Amino acid sequence: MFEPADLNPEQLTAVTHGEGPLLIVAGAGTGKTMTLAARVAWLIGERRVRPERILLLTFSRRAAREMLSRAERLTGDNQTGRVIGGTFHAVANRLLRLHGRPLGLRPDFTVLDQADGADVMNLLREEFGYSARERRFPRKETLAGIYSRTVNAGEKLGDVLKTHYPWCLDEAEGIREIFTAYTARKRDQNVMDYDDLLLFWKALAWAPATREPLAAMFDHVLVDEYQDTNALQADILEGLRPEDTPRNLTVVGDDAQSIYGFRAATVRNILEFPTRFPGATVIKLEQNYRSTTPILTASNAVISLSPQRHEKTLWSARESDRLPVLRTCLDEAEQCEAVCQNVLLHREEGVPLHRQAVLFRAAHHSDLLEVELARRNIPFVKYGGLKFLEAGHVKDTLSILRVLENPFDEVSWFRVLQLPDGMGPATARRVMDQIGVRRVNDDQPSPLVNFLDQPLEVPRAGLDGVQELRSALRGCTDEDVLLPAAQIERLRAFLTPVFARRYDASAARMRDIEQLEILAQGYETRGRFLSELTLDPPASTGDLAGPPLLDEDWLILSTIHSAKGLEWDAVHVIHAADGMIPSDMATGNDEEIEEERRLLYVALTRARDALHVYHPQRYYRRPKGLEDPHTFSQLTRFIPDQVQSAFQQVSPQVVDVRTDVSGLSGAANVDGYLAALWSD
DNA sequence: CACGCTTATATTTTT
DNA sequence: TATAAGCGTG
Repeated sequence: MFEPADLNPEQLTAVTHGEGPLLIVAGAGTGKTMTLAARVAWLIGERRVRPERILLLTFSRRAAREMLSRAERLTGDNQTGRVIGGTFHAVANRLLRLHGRPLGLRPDFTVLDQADGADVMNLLREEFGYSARERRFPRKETLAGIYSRTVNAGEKLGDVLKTHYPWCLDEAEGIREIFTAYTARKRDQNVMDYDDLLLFWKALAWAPATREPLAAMFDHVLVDEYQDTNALQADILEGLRPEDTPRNLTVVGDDAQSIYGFRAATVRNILEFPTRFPGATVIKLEQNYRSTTPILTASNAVISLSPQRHEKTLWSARESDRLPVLRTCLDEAEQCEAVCQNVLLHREEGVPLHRQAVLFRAAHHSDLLEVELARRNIPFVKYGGLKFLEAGHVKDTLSILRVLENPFDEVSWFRVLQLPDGMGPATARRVMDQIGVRRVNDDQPSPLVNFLDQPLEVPRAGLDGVQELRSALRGCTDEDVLLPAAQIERLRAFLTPVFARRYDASAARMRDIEQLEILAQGYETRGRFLSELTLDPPASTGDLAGPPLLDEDWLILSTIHSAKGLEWDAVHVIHAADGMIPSDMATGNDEEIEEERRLLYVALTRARDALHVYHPQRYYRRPKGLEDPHTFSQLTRFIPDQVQSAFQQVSPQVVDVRTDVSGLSGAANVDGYLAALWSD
């Protein structure tokens, strides 16, 4: 039975809201996750809504799991497992495989991530001859970026170029040509990129033939982190909840925490919700249960300088006399030192490492710290910025699986065929022509079968290698190696010499492939494994290492983006310098700068009891010119003088470095030397 | 035409 | 710090 445990009046109103659209504007730390979980529990427990008729859209799969397990604790039975939950993309993937037929989709499409999409762009870029010209043409990543923004924001290509890519304006014609071909090529190859998943879901939700049955699938739709959805996603929701039905749609969000503008997310979705869904109930959650008053005061001070209106006043009942600390450091090395010291200090106070996090703007900002942590034997797990799937050797392996899964996948063939010794782009293209990878009609023989059985015209240099590739592929088509993990295992024999030839440190790369195999062990089918991997890539180094390899306690390192929705007892925000936050890459216009401000706000509001902000004054740069080996930095512009008073300020002059022996090495560090004798 | 070498370049955040 | 483009060699 549902018990409204510990809900405040506003939360209770939200949880027990009946029919019709509901917007919950929930500030940081106001119990948003709990409220949404309780609402799911209430719908199931009190309203007797069948779980499989509830759609819960979250920002990550991790968030969906977290919310459903909380709901489960509230309902006390295991019904919540049947709730349809996940990211927009993951749900689209599932729906389209089941119901995409009327749109002309085959259920066995493969999913391209952004890098894969860029590779297709690159193929076209070469085909159209844009790679060999006097004038430089946008690179594949840029093309993919332009494409995605155009589609997600639903803007005209010309406008997107003007506002976000002005330096590409001259090439608008070529870009248009490539985009047209890109779309056609994807359809021929039976592949979908991230944007297609949303586009086709929208089509499904609006097409006369499918609209009604699709809307009828769900009694309630709930969306978390609504401030980070884009125009396309809002359209999908509107399609799912047609006007003549009870528009049971609950969205939760906070305009002050919108940090995905670069992905075309727009706060307009929140602001316009009541217009789009007339009669919507709006509830504000303003009591922060997470942070102490001083931390909240500092966070509020930062966001209050935003020229945009965030009409909430967060307050907290958690009094404390501990101010957040603004620590000025001489340089990055001293910052590492200070972070380590503070982390250990908090641990002495009883805050375990995994209740502490170090947050930063860009994944590589923690590089130096990671070295220092390793040196001091402080275990950690890093979230965000993991480029596992983008590493060449992982892509090599996955392309083989993809060719097996979808023999019309051009990019994957192009990659696979260049793996053997003596095979380059030109021969790969010729072989692709020979086996008929380009689809011209619907009942074309499988290029994979052709590759395995037909005699091929390949220069002598590549013959042996191609033969090995053939047997490797054939080895994976046997009946007894249907499981994806088993296929990877078989491929290892083929890949080992390939990697040895192509990469340095090939042993480490082979270990990654073993990790990939372990990852694959959870999946019954290859298709499932491949699509889940692109839609929910490993989020942390920990996901790859697997729990058994970790110590019992570990510190969290995370990009601010990946820290969204999470909280820790002690939070360390590093690199609070202009150029880092805001990132130099994101100071082009006011909109971008404001997003960076909200990013800092998100970082600060992750903290429950202790907050440290670090600002290194000096950065050593790689010799750009030959002269200046270092640059001085300014404290982030988001903490100007009037905000600094919310912090306790610590500067390097206050600490006499000379009395601190921990930084010394060799004979001078007597205590360190002695400590090393006891440990281990 | 592949491959190994040198040089230029751009460098964030994520589904 | 990578990776991508450019160039000479076999």
